[in-house]
Amino acid sequence: MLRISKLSDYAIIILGHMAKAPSQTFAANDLAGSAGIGGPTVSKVLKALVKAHVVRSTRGPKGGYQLAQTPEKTSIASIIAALEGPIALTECSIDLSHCEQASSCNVRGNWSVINRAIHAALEAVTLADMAITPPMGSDGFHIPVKDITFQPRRNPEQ
Amino acid sequence: MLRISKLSDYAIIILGHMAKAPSQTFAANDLAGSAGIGGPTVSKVLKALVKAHVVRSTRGPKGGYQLAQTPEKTSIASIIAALEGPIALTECSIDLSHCEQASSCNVRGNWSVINRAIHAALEAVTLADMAITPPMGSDGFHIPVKDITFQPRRNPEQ
DNA sequence: TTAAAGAGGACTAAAATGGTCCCCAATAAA
DNA sequence: TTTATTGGGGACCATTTTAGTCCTCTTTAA
Ligand code: SF4
Ligand code: SF4
Repeated sequence: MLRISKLSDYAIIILGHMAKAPSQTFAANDLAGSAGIGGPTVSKVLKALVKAHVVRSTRGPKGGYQLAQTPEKTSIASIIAALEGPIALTECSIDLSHCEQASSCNVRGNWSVINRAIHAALEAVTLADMAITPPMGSDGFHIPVKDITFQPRRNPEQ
Repeated sequence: MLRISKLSDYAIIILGHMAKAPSQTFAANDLAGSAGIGGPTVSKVLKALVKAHVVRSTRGPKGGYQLAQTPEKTSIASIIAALEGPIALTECSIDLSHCEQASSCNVRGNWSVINRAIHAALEAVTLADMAITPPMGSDGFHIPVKDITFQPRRNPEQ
């Protein structure tokens, strides 16, 4: 199904809450409450986000977590990468040596096109886009505030 | 890592071989040989591709598998969907009721933007693009023959 | 009639994932 | 200086998912 992991999903929900007060510091437990996710799990997610410099942390009483950047500068790609590592659909995109088929594989080179496309799509949407609640359409679905169009073109000059 | 499954990867490799003779019929075992993948596994992949109408099958002696469409008309999206089901990054994109957080989730609606972007990217690349062996660049990497550009724009008229 | 193919599905081992817990470090406030 | 509150790091385990194999049945050309 090409799914992101639950933890990545949680991360976006949690950051969505934080984005509503971008400079405020939140305790992990408070975030767990408002997101409806278990405390330990929220902690786990936030720890990963700290490592990836998506949020900053402060220890001690009155400590907590704070967005490291404005919501506009925090891409969905960076959030997913924080939880799941580099965004790459195939083994070889990370490290060729990990794939046993590599030597006989004849589609290897072409994956980079797709990888870059996916990455660009996830990079183009930011936390700010996710955090807003767009107007509800008549069909019960939110109307997206941002659309992404594609222009496949052959033999780019590069 | 946002990876596709190994079976999807195999599918693309196998179809890559078939794309070189789009109207030929291949026995599963022959494909296993040329792809360097185990016979039973290749069979499993091909069965899934038949169900999704990506390939056609013929039983009996001299039977085998054949592309259902030209490589140009076979999108990577359809191949991945054949092996992994609908392309959707989050639970709620498939069926809202599957997600426990749904009621308290405030980013739900915005995922559709990303989902459509990913789907469009995978739809834009075809088996024909994957099957070719592009010229090797001086840095040891193939030069992609197709590039996909993104144009995020706000508040589309829809 | 036979042999060569695929169809369908059960089954298992291994890997990934999600969730919890424990103990340590930092620090603000009493 | 002590204490209480917060995060850091990582181990741990149960569950789910994935990958791979195998068996039996159906189809069909020779
Ligand atoms: S080298 Fe080929 S088989 Fe291996 S991960 Fe890349 S595309 Fe897949
Ligand atoms: S409803 Fe929210 S929490 Fe549930 S899958 Fe969708 S985005 Fe994730």
